[in-house]
Amino acid sequence: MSSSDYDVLKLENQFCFPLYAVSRMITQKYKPLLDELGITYPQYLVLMVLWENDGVPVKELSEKLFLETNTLTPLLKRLEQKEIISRTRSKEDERNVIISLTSTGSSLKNKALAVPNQLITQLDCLHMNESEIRTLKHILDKFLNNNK
Amino acid sequence: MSSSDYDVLKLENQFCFPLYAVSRMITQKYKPLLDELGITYPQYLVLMVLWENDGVPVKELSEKLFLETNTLTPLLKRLEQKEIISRTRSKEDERNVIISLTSTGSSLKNKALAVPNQLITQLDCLHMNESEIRTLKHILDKFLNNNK
DNA sequence: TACATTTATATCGTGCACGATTAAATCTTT
DNA sequence: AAAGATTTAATCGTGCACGATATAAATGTA
Repeated sequence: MSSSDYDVLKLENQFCFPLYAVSRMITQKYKPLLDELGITYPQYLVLMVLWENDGVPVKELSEKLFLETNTLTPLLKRLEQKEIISRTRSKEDERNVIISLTSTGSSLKNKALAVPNQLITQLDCLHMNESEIRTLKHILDKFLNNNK
Repeated sequence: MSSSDYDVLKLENQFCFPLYAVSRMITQKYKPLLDELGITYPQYLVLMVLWENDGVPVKELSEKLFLETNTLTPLLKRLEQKEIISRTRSKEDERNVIISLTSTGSSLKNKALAVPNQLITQLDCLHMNESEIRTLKHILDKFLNNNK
């Protein structure tokens, strides 16, 4: 066994790399499921926020999803073009753009109900067991909460 | 406490979302450190492979980093423009493009030595403790190994 | 030797991500 | 109420990601 100062630069010793790789891998598993709904994964995240609480300003989406407005604005325009959401300036404070579900967007929620279980099946194929997933989620959630 | 079928669609019940959000958050922590080297995070990953084993075909980078050639080809061209790597067709099998470090690319390794510790400081600021990081890494690595 | 198949990259198009900057509305302070 | 600061989105430019397709070299096979 050999070791050197350079070992810290080995891919296998990186912590962020598996996080980055697994994140992309799972997003790919979502793809065929979300294709059925005609949306992408980041768009799905936006809709999950709206399905829970409709009519929120871009700012709130930004805070909840940890995405900047320069990412959200074009994404929201694409959702608007698909007539899944609408964007309107708030009357009270014209700086705010309020994002609301259209009837199409609302009814997508029922189609989306199948997605979480389908994804679990996908993860199962990837040999992720439920206890490991819970552990990961617990640590990552704690981390996110510490930094919002 | 209330609960419904729709709870599976709440952001807080998603497993992939924190993975996705934390991954981006850490990549952002790398940014100022890698700016010093004039490279991006995905470019840093490529260089880590090369620093360990110089002169590899694109295919090998693709397998190790779980990135497709349509992502790697333009990224490698940018590294080539910065004269950090060179791209040459293999004589034995002209299908292979061999990626090699230039002297600039090799010497970047010494500058990069400081990065891992600087990042740990950043993560510390984000209240990630070492034991949690080890646990995350262990589970994610196992997952990656199961799927290569 | 032809011809199909496989393998390794490259190209194209779309959609994120995000730093930096801009613009407009609102708030604060005087 | 005017001047300056803050807040909220949008715009711009660059660099990933990745599905689909194309191309060229190598290999397999009849």
